[in-house]
Amino acid sequence: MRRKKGALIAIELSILEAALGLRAGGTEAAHGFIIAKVIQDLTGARLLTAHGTLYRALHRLEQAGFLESFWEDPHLALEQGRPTRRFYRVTAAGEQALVEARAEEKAGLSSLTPRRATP
Amino acid sequence: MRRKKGALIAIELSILEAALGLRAGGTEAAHGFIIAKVIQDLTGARLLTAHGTLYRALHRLEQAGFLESFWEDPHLALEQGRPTRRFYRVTAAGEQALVEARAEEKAGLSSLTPRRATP
DNA sequence: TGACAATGAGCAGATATCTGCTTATTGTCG
DNA sequence: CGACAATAAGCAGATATCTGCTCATTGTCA
Repeated sequence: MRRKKGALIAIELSILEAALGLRAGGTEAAHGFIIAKVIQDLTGARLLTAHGTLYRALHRLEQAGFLESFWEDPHLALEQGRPTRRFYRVTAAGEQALVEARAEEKAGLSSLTPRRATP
Repeated sequence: MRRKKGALIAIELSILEAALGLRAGGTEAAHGFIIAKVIQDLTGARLLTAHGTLYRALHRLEQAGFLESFWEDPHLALEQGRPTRRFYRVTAAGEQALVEARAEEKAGLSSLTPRRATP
C-alpha cells in the first residue's frame, strides 16, 4: 500500500481505538485476540480472515512507538490452559497520533494534510 | 470402542512405540506434536485428521500410569516463540505393557488372552 | 502524468494444546 | 447370540501468536 510517512492506516486506527476503548472499559492492556474481536464487532465482522494482518499491524504500531507490549506471566497462561498472551498498551504518542488522525479525517482533507503546505 | 480392561488399543501402542523410539534416538521425553508426526510417518500418514484423538490418548495413558508428563519451562517456549509444550515420558509400567501387548499380538490370540483361561 | 518501488492486505498454514459433539465399534451380560 | 452400554474415533473449532507468499494499491519521483 505504501503510506504517507508518519500517517496511520485504517487497521492501525482501529487497533488504537479498540485498545483505548478497552482501556476505558477498565482493561488496562489488551492482547491481540481481544483487539481482533473488538475490531470485528466494530467494523461488522469479516475484516481479518486470518489474524496475520492484525499481528503485523500491532508490531508496526509498536515499532512506531504508538504501542508498547509485554508478555503475560507464562505460568499463568499454563495454569489457565491457554497460549501465552502478549499485551499491548497505547502510549501517549499513540493517543496523540490517533487524535491527530481523527482531526485530519474530520477536516476531510486527504491531500491537504497540514504537514506539507501544498496549495 | 469399549476395550478389554487393561488392554491397550492401537493408537496407544503407537504412542508408546513412538515415544520409546524417540527415546532410543536420544530424545528423553517427547511432546505430543512430535509423537503425532512420528506416528504419522510410521503408519503412513492420515491417522490424525485432528490431533484431538492423540491428545486424549496421551491423557488416558498418563492416567493409566503408562506415561508421565511435565510441562517445559514456559519461558523457554516464549523465547523460542512457540506454544508451551507438554512432554511425556514412558514409565516402566508403560514399557512393560507394551512388551506384553506385543507378546499377545505375536501369539495371535485375540480371544485366548492369558488373563482369563477360556479354553 | 505515468511508471516504479514500496508496503499493506489477503490467504494459507505452522506451532501446540485442548474440548465438545456425534458416530461407530466392541466387550459383556442376560 | 443378540442387544445394550461404554468408550474411542472422527470432525470441528477455540485459544494465541507468528511467518511466508502473492497480489493489489498507493505515494513519489522523474
